[in-house]
Amino acid sequence: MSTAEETTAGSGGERQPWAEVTPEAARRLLVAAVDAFAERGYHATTTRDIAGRAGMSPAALYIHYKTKEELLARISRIGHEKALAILRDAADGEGTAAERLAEAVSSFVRWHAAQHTTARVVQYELEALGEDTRAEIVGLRKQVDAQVRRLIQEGVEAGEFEVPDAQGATLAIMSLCIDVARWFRVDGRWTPDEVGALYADLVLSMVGAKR
Amino acid sequence: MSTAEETTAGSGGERQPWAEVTPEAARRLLVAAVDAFAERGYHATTTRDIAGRAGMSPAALYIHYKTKEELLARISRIGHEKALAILRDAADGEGTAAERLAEAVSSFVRWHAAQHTTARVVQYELEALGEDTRAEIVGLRKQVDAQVRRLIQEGVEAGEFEVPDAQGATLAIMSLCIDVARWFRVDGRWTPDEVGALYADLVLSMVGAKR
DNA sequence: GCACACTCTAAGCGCCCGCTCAGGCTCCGG
DNA sequence: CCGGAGCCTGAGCGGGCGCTTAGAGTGTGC
Repeated sequence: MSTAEETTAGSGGERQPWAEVTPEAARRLLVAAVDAFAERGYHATTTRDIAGRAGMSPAALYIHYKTKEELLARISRIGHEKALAILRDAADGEGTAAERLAEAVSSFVRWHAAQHTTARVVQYELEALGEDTRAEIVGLRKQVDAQVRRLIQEGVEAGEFEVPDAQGATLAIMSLCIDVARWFRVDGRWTPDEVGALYADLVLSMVGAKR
Repeated sequence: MSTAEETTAGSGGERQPWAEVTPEAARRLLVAAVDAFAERGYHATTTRDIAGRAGMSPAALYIHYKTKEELLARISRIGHEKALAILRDAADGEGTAAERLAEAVSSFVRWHAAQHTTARVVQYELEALGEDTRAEIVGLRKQVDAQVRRLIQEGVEAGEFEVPDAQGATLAIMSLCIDVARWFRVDGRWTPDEVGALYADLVLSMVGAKR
């Protein structure tokens, strides 16, 4: 796992966000769908709108995807895998638990801010997925949660953190990070880097890290 | 403002949630709409579904509401006013800034957990509102934010809190509380009271309150 | 006892949805 | 030069959508 494409790191942007989607027309449709779903929501988006944004006729969509829902499924799957890779890289890195937690939170938040259109679809359109896909995605989300959970437990065991309820802290931290996708605006007060740094700091306070 | 109905306090539940909506048939429709919007989202909910849940024919809806959107508007307005009242009561209460912030967060979170169906519609279906209503609701949200912002500033001025970025902290706290509506499940690990207490504690850590 | 307002239903209008299908390009191996 | 695969379009299907309309049942004031 853990794709080899994010070596540039730095600000959470990816060099080639949907490079794994081919052919090019299928990628164009998928990118159009991400924009439309993020703007209006899955149910309020029409297949005609998606095809239009990609510069194609409505029928072209069905050459590359069986249904509108399959588009959402592919977006959700790729997005969750990306989110998991980001957290795993940080959690498996070097340094104290506090350093790794700070890195995990700041890079996870940077991604949610910089790719907030994608993240909005990935995090808030789960309910629109079919049963099978949803079950699969829920599995991925549990793995995502487990990374943060593990980091907190390591910190507690090492005596770096002071947390009365590890599961509650995990939940709150994930919730805080994910919700960035809802409120982040590109023309707002903060850059993705700034939000990442701010949030890493707040999270260290939440787990009572010695400073 | 600040309705006189929540004197029972305790667990964040209201005795008569939609008492201000009359006649009774209009209230039944509104409650049905809240359930449906929360379950499936505004755009995926049909007027036939709402009417059916309320035990009426599809046409009955249009006797009490001009459009489907007006239903959402009334839900959103009443919900935001309730949220504002909860925060204002806590912020205007007695005690240190830390005590009032803890009370504000725990009661705000209790409401988001106990009334999570309502809160989900109120917090996550803003984009479906028409332009005029949305502008009005955005105004209410600014007032909600201002309550928390004020509490944090008071705590900083009194030397109770240590916050590098007051606006950032306000945003993060609001985000944390609001997102409860997304993940809270009645059959989950926590009761509304427990989440309220947990979150009040975490928020006090975030603002560096002396303990 | 009757006119009227209020509340509701059965039926259905016009529209746009997700999706299909027959056919036409273009490119490539032989 | 031909045949077939891959990609795309125009036209349109069945159906469900938000909402309207005509009219029936019920309660109230006078």
